[in-house]
This record gives sequence, structure tokens and C-alpha cells, in this order.
Amino acid sequence: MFSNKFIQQRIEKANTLREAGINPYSNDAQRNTTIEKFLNVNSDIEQMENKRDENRNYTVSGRIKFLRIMGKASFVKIEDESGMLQVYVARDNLPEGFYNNIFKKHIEVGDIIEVSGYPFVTGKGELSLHVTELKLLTKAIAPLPEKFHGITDKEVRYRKRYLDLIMNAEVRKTFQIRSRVISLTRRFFEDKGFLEVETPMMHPIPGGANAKPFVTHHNALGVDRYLRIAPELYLKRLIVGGFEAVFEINRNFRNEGMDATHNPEFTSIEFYWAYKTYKDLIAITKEYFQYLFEHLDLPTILPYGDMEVNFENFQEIPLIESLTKIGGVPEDIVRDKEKIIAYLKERNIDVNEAMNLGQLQGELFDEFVEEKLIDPTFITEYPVEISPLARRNDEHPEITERFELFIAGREIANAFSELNDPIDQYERFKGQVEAKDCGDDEAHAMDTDFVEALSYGMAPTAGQGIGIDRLVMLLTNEHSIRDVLLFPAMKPLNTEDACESEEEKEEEK
RNA sequence: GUCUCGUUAGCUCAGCUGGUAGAGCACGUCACUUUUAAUGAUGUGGCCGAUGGUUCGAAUCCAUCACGGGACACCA
Repeated sequence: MFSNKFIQQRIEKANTLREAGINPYSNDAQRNTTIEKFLNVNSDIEQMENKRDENRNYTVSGRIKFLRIMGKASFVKIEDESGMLQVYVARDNLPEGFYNNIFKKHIEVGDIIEVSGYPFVTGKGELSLHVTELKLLTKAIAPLPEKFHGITDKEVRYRKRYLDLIMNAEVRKTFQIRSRVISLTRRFFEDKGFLEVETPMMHPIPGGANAKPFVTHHNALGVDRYLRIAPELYLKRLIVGGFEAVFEINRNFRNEGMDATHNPEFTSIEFYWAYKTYKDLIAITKEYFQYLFEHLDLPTILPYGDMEVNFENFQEIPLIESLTKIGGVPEDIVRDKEKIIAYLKERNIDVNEAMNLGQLQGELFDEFVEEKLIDPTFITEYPVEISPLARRNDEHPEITERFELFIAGREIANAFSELNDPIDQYERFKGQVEAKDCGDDEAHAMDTDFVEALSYGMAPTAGQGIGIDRLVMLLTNEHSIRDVLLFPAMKPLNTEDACESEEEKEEEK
């Protein structure tokens, strides 16, 4: 475990310190300000005649990131969560022997120290702390990665996120923004009168989306449980129960592939709003984005890769219209099944001829429109064939009261007026069960409990889901979901441990 | 799942068409009281991702596997 020679060296230093009566893992932290505050409060030192104020005294702490020893004096850069500070350590300001025997020999980059002293500005103009007292708080026995390049290997960054966070300030920034987004989202919906609720993460029947679930087992009840793939059906039960506006921000789990936009566990907000329609959802979504941008202090035109997204330019267009106006698909083709198939084939796009018109229109959208939707665009009026959970439009029953929001060529939200006819819902579940029996293992299972809930009457309701991870990617200009997840899912490293050899023994039997 | 690129010192990377391992940072020792990736001198450090194969000889060529990146497919 600690066989590395650098680690051995540092363990020895820690032991020497113990022998000298210094606890390398002190629990006596006394800091009275953060680095950010120190720098703010003392910004006036620059103006002073001798550029120092020995009457002020501060105690700050942080991890040593740079260490420049120059004989009888040293410059040390320490970093806490709020920022980086240069401290000046001179032999003659410390107790006899401390500088030469303790500081120079046993304190190094990576260690966490506490320093006390007064503010001053160096010859090169940097506001620093002149140390009169220095204490080791935590000895790091593992050396930090290289100080200039830091750690760039993505695998190491994801597997040892703590190292990534120590070395890369911009990574900390990304996760601070993520936290702000979640906090602001919560506040936005609370201010609108929505009630935050928590619904089960372990479902007896996986529902609310078409996806393969993770399965676990409840010993006490002797039954299998499914990690939820979506909270939808429980949130709607709450609307039945009389709550008129609910939301939940939490994890969903899907037992599927992983790539730049998919992680087996991901965070979404779903909200349901009684006596409203998808039109109201479009309005509140615009308001939500405006609220986020205001409170995150982001410019309304944001770069994303080589794109520029204007968050003040929200567009709204029905799906069929988008095919011709944005996708450039000829007008006479988009409502004709055979012509769409021919059109796709001409362009060497694989097409399943068994698809119905709605599905083919969806194909056209995916091929010719989606990637062109850079500024936020609500695509509305989805064909009913590709919207199994949405309510039909009363006047045009072939389309649904639904929209998806696209930004930077990617889907960010999915919303619709909810289906609240229990008989219709029951029939749709039955259709799904048939598909499941025919081998579609992502088809929805029958949920009679949910149908029963609907049969008591669910007020007309609109509901929406927003993928928080993808939203954060957009706001932080990150292009992999792993860069907005603190601990993304990774394959285990192949260590030939006891568990595996047991498995092998099993196989041999 | 398919294709493709990668895996060499604690970290960042060289290493050509095969001849037994290199740099910078870090670390050790020495010098240095205003440095900014401090500097100068000097030294230590490697089962070249794993396993097979080809060869007199493999970090290098071939095969398989593991892990990772990217693209595509699938999936909301």
C-alpha cells in the first residue's frame, strides 16, 4: 500500500516530527479568516507607505501548492477553498531552530499548514502574509502531481476526483456552478408555490420511462425491487392526492450504456402542475432560464464548443414545420410515409420500413433538424405515435400536447399535458406489455396501482422533466457528462483480489 | 456493441524502420533573506498496462485481454 519510495520518505518525515513533539495530524486548527477575506480586507496595504501593517494579525490555513526555499527565507503558496495566498517565511521570525530543522526538512508541497502573521506587499507587488507562527496541521504522505501540468489523465481525474479537485481550480468552479444550479432550481420552484417531495427510489414496478432498470432484492419482504428509472408515476399519484404543484430533484438509474451524455445514475428535476397545460410550461421554462442566468451572473450569449447560444432568443415551432423550415425537407414529403422512406433512402440513411408516419417524422427530425437547433427551441405538437405518455390535442388527435426543448443541438427538457384518462392509460400499458412479451425489454410494465390512482381522477395536469447534468454541461461548456459528475461511473480496475478468485473457484466447480 | 487512438519514473511527456531506458517537474544533498512553474550545482528513481508469440535480441513487430479517450450505433 505505501511501498512507493516517495511515500516512504514522507512517512519518515512524519515520524521524525512526532519524535520532535509535533503531531503531524494536529486537531488544533485556529484559523480566523479565509484567504479570500484576508486578501479583501488587506487590499489597502498596497497604498501604505511601507506596504505593511504589523499591527494586524491573521491566522489562515491551506494546502501548500508551491514552495520556494531561498536560504534563510522562503515563499510558500497555500490554498484554501476560497483562494491562494503567498506567505513569506523567514528564519529569524520563527523560534530558534524551527526554520532549519522543522520547516525546511519536514514540510513540503501537499501538506496542510496554518500560519499567523501580518499583511505586507512584496517587492513584486503581491499582497502576502508575513509569517510569525507556522504550524503543520496535516502531513500529506503522498506527493502531489506535477505543479505546472497538474493532472490531465482523464482516467485518473475521474477515479481520483479528490486529486483533480486539489490540482484543478476550474474543476472546483464547475461543481460550484452545479451546486448553484440545483439550489436555484429548488428556490425557483418553491417561490412559484411548488412543493418539494421525495418519492421512492426503490420501485416494485419500474415505470415512468422506457429503460432497463437496476434490480435489487429486499430480504425482509423477499421481493425484488427496481431502482427507479423515473419518478413520474409517483409524482402524478400526488397530483391525484390533491397536491397541485410538486417537484422532485433527484437521481434516476438506468441500466444502459455509458457515453459522453449518459451515466447510469443521473439527476433530473420533474415537476407537475395541476390545471395547467404544456403552454404554461413553455412560459415557466423561459422564466426559469432567465432566473438561472440572472442569479448565476452569466452572459445571455454563451459559448458551447464552437457554437454560440443566445439564451434570449427562445424559439417555438411545431415539429412538422421544423422539418421543412429548419431541416429543409420538401413540403410534399413530410406527411407521406412512402415519400419519407424514399427520401431517407436517397440519402443513405438506414430506415426501418415498418415504422409508422409519426416515427418516420421523428427520424426526419433526428436526421435533419435536431443538430441545427442552437438557440433554445421548443419543438411542439409531437406525433402521438412517439409520445405514449402525452395527452392528445382535442382538435387534432394525431398530435399531442407536448414539447421538447433543444439547446445547442441537444435535448434538454421533455414536457407535456399529462394523460389523465384511466381507461386510455390502461390500454396503453397493455400495448406496452404486449411489446415486452415480444422481446422489447425496455417496454413499460403494467402498473395497475397507478391506473387505479388515475381512476379516482387526476386534475388536468402538465408535467416536465429537465436533465440537470446536461443543463450544467451547457452552462459550464463541458462536453462530457463525467465532467459535471463528481464521481462518474467507472469500470472497476482489474485487481486480482480474493473475491475474483472465489468466483473462479465457483466456475471451476 | 463496432471502429479508432492511447497506456513508459509520483506527475507531464520523448523514445525513428527491433540492440537492453531519457527529459522536465517532484524527491535527496549543497548554496542562496523579496521569489512567482524561483535559481545554480549534484544525486536517487523504471517488471515500458497484462499475457502469449515472432526473433540471437522486444518499450518498439504480431495476437489476445484489461482499463481509458474519441467517433458511430443503441437509448431519453
